[in-house]
Amino acid sequence: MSKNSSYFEQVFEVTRLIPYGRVTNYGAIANYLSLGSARMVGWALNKCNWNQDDPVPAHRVVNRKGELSARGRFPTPTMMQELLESEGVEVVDDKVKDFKTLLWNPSEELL
DNA sequence: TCTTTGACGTACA
DNA sequence: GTGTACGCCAAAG
Repeated sequence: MSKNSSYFEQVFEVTRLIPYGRVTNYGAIANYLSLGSARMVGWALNKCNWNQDDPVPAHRVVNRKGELSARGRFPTPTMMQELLESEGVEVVDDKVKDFKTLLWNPSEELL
């Protein structure tokens, strides 16, 4: 968070804090940043692809069901799943396996 | 300025 | 479990 105040800047920072091999959902980030809506998180992350200078592990952010709803926003639809599997996250049918276990809640685990 | 849209979430029938 | 409705707030047209 540092000194940036923009919605997407804050979302970027929290997203970068997601531990390796873990995932989170939009609601958790929205709640942690008090953005008021998970849509703002998605809207902000939509620009993460443009910002290549500051890599954001947006592939670790999924919806509440653990589905890879963002795969369509990546350069290639399979890229998101490949990245997750590359980190040891099992993906089945475009959904994160054991999502509940891998879920990373910033408000609780970040402290 | 108003309307539509969006990587979502919750509530309810 | 499924479908519909609404909230949420900012950007783009």
